[in-house]
Order: sequence, then C-alpha cells, then structure tokens
Amino acid sequence: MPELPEVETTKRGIEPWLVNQQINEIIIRQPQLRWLVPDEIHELKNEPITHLSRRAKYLLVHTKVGSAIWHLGMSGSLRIVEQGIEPGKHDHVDWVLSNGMVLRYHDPRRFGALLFLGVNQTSPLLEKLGPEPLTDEFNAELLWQRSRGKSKAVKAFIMDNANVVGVGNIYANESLFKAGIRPQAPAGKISKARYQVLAEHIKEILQKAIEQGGTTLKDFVGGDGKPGYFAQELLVYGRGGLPCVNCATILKELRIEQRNSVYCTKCQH
DNA sequence: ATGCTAACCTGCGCGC
DNA sequence: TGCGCGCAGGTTAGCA
Repeated sequence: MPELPEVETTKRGIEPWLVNQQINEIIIRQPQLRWLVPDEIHELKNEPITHLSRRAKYLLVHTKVGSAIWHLGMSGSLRIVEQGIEPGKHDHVDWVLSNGMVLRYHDPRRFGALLFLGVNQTSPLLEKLGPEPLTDEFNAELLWQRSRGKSKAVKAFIMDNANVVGVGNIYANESLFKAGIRPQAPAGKISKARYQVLAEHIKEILQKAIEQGGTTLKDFVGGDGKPGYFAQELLVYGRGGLPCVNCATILKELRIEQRNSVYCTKCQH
C-alpha cells in the first residue's frame, strides 16, 4: 500500500489527534506482524505523545521515554476512530488516547511493523537509509556518483533504500516514464544529465502525490479517513497493455526484481 | 561488495 | 458456484 506520500498523508492526518495526548492503553491483538511487537512497546503506556516524525516510510511517534516506530508494510493503515467501535478482523493494534479517541492499526497482510525505540537508542533499520527524496541532499550528483559501476536496473537502483528512500513501485514506474528512461537500463550507464531529469521528476511526483493526499489503491485512506486522489494521475502504473498517454504505443510490462514494471518503448530509452 | 531470490501474510480477480 | 493460481503498495535475510 503505502509509499512515502501515503505515509506522509497518514502522519499529517493523525498528528493533530495524537500530540499532547496521553496513551492510556496499548492493546495488541495480533503481535505477529513482520516482526513480533516487542514488549517494550508498553513502556509508552501513560506517556504523553510529544510529536510525530517520518523517516523514509517509517512513522515515528515520540514520547519522553521512547518512540514507537511504525511501518505500514504493503497493506497497513493507521486510523483515528472513536472509542467503542468494534475492531475488525485485521485491526491488530489499538492505542486508547486520553482524548477518548483510538489510534487503530489495520493490516491484512501483516507485512507492517511496530517497534520500540528507547531514548538515545538507534535502530539498524533507520541507520542504513539513504537521503530523503524531498531534500537537497537527494540530487543528480548523488544518483550519478552512487550508480557508477553498477549494472543493476535503474528502477531497482532508485527503489533501493540505501540510495534514496521512499520511492516505491508506483512512483518508480511513474518517474522513469516522465524522465524518458527505460526501467531496465543499467544504472551505471545513465548520464548525470539524465539523472538530473529523473531526480527532478521523483521530487515533483512525490510532492504532488503528498499534496493530493496520496494514491488510493484498494481501500487506502489517510488518517482522517479521506481517500487520496493521485491514482487518477498515474500514467503507466497499472496500465500495461494500454496505450501510452503520449504516443498511444501499447505499454510494455516486464519484471524487475519481482516487481511489475511498465514502460513505453517509444517514449523511454 | 554485489545482486538476485525467497520469505513474511491475506485477499482478490481471473480462467477453467 | 467453486477452486487453484498468480499477483498485490515493502523490505529484510540469506545465499551465490
């Protein structure tokens, strides 16, 4: 489900309901997510939430004694619901808040994660991450430098969190289309000038998707329950076999590292 | 070091 | 209508 814009949308949606509220109860109905939810998570009980932050697709909820690290995996979502609403089949975690609301985690596939991070602790998950795409640290120079000598497909390269975080399958396909680069092109053979175009499109597309509340696929909704509207702007993702919006050539599909990739043979080289 | 594969899960849509 | 198969927004671990 969630790529970076969806996580950012979720953060913005739930943040006003969480900040300065105390976590009165932490209810774990299904501890077996991607990893077992650690017992330390209960250290957050009775603590007031100070603020939220996002790193890559990780959503962090901070208190003075430590933080929760939330990852939504493929099918996870966080919602604010009123107390007393019966949990559904895949509602694995509830945080009951002092304002009477409940932060509810829903995740059918359970690829998501809920972890605990103590004050001054670091997580190996966060330490290995590359730059945020919407900062100046992420640019053509970085992509070009890091890709020299690499034979892997450029699509796999930009989806690698060590190079840049937050570019998932949807936006990888879309940004490569907009940049006119074939997804299977070896990353090491792409010029700095072309990485310049690619980096600009990655930034633009993620920014735009955030502004529109994320991409709604299936039943994704932001923390405020509103759907995202970016899906209607997808040019190649999910459009294999259909005509290219630019030139009407039938869009091709191929698999790169197990992920479906769609491109136009005429517009992308 | 690099790069691929399998694995973690459930649900849905499609073809038979 | 039912069943089996393949596929789905992500990421890590493990192997060659």
